[in-house]
Amino acid sequence: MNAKGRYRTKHREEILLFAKQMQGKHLTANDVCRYFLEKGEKIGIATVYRQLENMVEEGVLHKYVLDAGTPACFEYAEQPSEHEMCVHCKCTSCGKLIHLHCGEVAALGGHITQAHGFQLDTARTVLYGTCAECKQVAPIKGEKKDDHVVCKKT
Amino acid sequence: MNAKGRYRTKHREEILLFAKQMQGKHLTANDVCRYFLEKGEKIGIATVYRQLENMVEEGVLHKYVLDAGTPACFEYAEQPSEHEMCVHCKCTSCGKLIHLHCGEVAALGGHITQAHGFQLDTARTVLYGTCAECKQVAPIKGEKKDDHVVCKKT
DNA sequence: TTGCGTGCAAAGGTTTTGCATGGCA
DNA sequence: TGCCATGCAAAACCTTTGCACGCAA
Repeated sequence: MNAKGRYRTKHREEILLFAKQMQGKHLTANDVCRYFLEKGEKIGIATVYRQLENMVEEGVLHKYVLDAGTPACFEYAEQPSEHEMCVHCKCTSCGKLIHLHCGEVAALGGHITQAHGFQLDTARTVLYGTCAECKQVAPIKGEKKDDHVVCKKT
Repeated sequence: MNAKGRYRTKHREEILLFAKQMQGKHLTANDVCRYFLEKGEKIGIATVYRQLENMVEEGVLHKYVLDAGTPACFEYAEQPSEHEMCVHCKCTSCGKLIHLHCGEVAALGGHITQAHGFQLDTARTVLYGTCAECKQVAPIKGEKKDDHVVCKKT
């Protein structure tokens, strides 16, 4: 039993292993279920959600809500150095999720903390915008301002 | 009929008016319904969603998804100057949504665009973290790293 | 033996969709 | 007259919850 009064069960270990394997990528509750199925085992979706929630609470995983109606994304929590924090950028056009290791973001975090009293948690924050590729094939430029091609799950 | 081939209906006008009135605050689909009810009128929830979606597509409103299972927030789209863009900070502890007008954010946007090719859309981005007040009453400091008091809708 | 973990099914909430009707242009 | 907008109900979807049973410690 760990610090949080949690048992060390097979499911827990396997989900954690899977998350570690996928480090740098994000996974949904469904992905976990599929992973178990592909191994010939099976697991209830409720259990998956409960375990994922536990791990988020323990700081082992991070959770991102990208869009309404879209399943939440979980990701193994790396422990980045102060100087190179990890942020996520999501392209609103193609839906791509980009990992960014960028000192400037940490700098912004510092500024916001000092000037505005708000302590930024880069691990939970998703920056929205348009990725390089989508910018090139962007809709008719210089005509209307709403260049955010609304794109649902891809 | 406007540029997008949309009719100018009473509902549309009233929702837009309401959104303008609430400028700087955020509203949900339910808020809109309540607004109509309080005026003695009524409107179908489906209509509200359809209109809100239209307006987001047109760039008139912005949409934020703060948490899974939580209703999406819409907000009248101000047209901020380049130098003073508006970002939202959400406290993961108390759920408060803070508006920030901060040049540093614009600067970060510029950096990310140049260095990483990703064009940040501050209007759609929500920064997560801990607000000044919650930081003071924060859980046991310097013990465990998971100081993100998971707090559901308040 | 105690209490967390699990599975199943059901419920919860938000959002979308189908279809017939109403209203703008 | 042609389309878009609307209302209603039903559906879809992700997620949570209740309960009985299994399993770790």
